[in-house]
Amino acid sequence: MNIGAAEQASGLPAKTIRYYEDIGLLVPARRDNGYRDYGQTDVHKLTFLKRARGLGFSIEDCRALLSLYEDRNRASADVRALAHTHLHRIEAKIAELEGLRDALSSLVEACHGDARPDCPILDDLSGVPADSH
Amino acid sequence: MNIGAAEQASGLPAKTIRYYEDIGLLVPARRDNGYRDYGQTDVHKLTFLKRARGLGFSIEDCRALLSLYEDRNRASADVRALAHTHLHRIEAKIAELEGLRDALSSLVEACHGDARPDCPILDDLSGVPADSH
DNA sequence: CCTTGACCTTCCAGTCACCGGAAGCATTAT
DNA sequence: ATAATGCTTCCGGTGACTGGAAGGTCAAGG
Repeated sequence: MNIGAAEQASGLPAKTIRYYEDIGLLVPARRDNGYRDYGQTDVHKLTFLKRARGLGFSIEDCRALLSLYEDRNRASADVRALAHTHLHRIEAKIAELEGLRDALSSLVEACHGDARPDCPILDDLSGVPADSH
Repeated sequence: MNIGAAEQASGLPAKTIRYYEDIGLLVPARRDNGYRDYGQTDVHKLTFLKRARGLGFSIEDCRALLSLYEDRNRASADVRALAHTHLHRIEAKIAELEGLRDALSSLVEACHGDARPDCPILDDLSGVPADSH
């Protein structure tokens, strides 16, 4: 099938599919006219990639996952380790964002938000120590 | 003061400070020898930028915050609105990551993680419907 | 006075994971 | 025969920097 059909079948934009070929993630066959030719296995892999990317795995993670996917003899522990590492990254990111949210949220609450020029948000950003009452 | 001193004083790498000049965020004076010359106000603004970036504000947010910071007559409501929008973005990102975390976490838990080749993580990624027991 | 070394300058390229668009073939529909 | 898609490659841009090369400037030591 042509790249357009692969796009329909996998849900990945053609641009992205070509990009994945550029970086050697999924290199399809070519027809005589130079068109890319995707088979059923390729579409499966594209769908696989779409899901993995949707779960936030990096391209390099995906490369590893794909090769594990292709390896009929791999241990599930290998996959689990990768997913586990990624889970930790996600949790760390969540914790970081929650810290930001709390800091920002207390600033927003402290700011009366009217037409007066004094603003605790700018005060904090410019280094004025916060009122500790 | 030279850029090295500004780096010390603000905590921002010299590379970043030059970049901020490139994009017109903070353009310092120049000495006769071509060296950048940062004053006390510049250092304040650099510190301001470092804090705002640390809170996850984008460069364009920072540009707006800086101009509000410089405007003695601005209303605190303007700043609050910007911070509020950013707070919502952060909260949305947290919610998204929590969704990812939950999805990934249940996959990791479902995977026995031993030497056997069957693995629910890869099954899910490749589109095999999960067991619904 | 000369050299060494630290510090400064500009510019170019790379990061990550694509997206947009242009110029030019191939195929399909009318 | 022509027009409209669809495909190809290549170039450039995104955000927010970071690294490095090539070269100018400055302060200290011999």
